Amino acid sequence: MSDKREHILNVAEELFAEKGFDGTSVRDIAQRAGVNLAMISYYFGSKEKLLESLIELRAGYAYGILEELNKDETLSPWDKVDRLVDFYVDRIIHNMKFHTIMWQESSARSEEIKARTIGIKLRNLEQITKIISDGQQKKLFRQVDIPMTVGTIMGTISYYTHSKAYSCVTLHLGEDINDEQYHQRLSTRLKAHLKRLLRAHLDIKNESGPMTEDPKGH
Amino acid sequence: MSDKREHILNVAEELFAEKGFDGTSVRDIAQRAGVNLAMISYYFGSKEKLLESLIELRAGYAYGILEELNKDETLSPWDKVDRLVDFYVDRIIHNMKFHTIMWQESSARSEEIKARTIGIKLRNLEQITKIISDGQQKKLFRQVDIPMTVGTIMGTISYYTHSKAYSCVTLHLGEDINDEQYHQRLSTRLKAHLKRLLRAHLDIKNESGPMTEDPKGH
DNA sequence: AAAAATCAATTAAACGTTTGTTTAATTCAA
DNA sequence: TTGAATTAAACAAACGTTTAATTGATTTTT
Repeated sequence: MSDKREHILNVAEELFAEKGFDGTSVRDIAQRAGVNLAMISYYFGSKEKLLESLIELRAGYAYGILEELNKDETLSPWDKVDRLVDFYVDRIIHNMKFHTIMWQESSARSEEIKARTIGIKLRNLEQITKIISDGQQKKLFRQVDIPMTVGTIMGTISYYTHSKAYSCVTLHLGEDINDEQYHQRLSTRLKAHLKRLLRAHLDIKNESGPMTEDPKGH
Repeated sequence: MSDKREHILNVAEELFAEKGFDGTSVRDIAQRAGVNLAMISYYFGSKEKLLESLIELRAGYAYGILEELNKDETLSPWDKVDRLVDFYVDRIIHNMKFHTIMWQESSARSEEIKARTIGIKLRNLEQITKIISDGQQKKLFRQVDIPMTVGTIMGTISYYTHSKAYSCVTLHLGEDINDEQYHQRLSTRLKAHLKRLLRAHLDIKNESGPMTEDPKGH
């Protein structure tokens, strides 16, 4: 792919994440990319196809890693869960802009793009399901609700990568912290929380609803 | 408030949730609401102020409930967590369209609206923090990361209320299930999962990272 | 009680911008 | 000399908003 084409895609990603797809004009993209307006139609055909090209570029790059992780027989299910958390937190934080776009657009855009984003989500679900159900078969994990657990992992990360302003206030970071530091701190905090959460949630030793006051539940 | 004004707000909420704020034109709203185009400027001043009116209408209706829950001395922290989950799941699912808008627009829109949505989130955080830290003081809950735990609750719900198509596939509901049944099933499943998750996550008896294979952690 | 005045509600039409896209001419390296 | 890359200009359509005229019920005046 030509340098210029890729540069346009990077700029578009930035703007879509900032202002949304509909909130970004083709002229915005052309101006920030420093190219002529007509070049965008020339390269991509249309604004919508530009977004599809961006999804194409970003989406299909990391599934090999998850599959490898799944096949690795030397790792225990607990190890795999920890690596899974590391993987998703790093992945989403590193591609925060793209992830913001996917999240924003999955509910609004064309059927073509909707189907793509759901497909991506389903592949994620599939891989994580394998890991958890493996741990269940080995009597290490409880019979938790797997799709909901996946929603918890992805939802927690998304909740905190969605709004830097909110994150900075609640995590007591300065509002004008630089992006690298912000990513680093958020990443550490998310990973620690999710690993601790999942250990408690999955561990078969915590079976039958441990209640300090009211052991039979409510 | 006049019937017509409220009707326009309902229609706008519907469209904003479907197509986003920027993806919805004032003419779209006027047409679906069956009113003249100029009435929207007449009632609200502008499209942006219409959104602010919508936030005004929907946002400030439920904080009394949370504060009451917090003050109730007869409930144990465990009871409060359960009620909290019921409350948020019901609230978000019942106002799914509005919540979708808040989520979409919090990262993109004007400073005015951004500040509003962050303010709402912070008030939520404040109330939940009280409940959890109360449980911690009473030695029932672990010293979990409270803001992250709040992110888990809200993020999990948001993840599943954001895309009906994805929810229907993963939860094995028919794609053309009616909205009421869809809400009911999703609600039940989310509540059960979150309560179970939080019991394991918060219970002080699960302290010190329970690991079946590797008790010292990784 | 009838007529006149008042004012909010409603309308069709038009406003000036901005939108995504296309055209037709030009540049520039192969 | 060929053909892709690049440009400025123009396109029609859609955008949010405003205008000026009209309706219709309520209030005031005669």
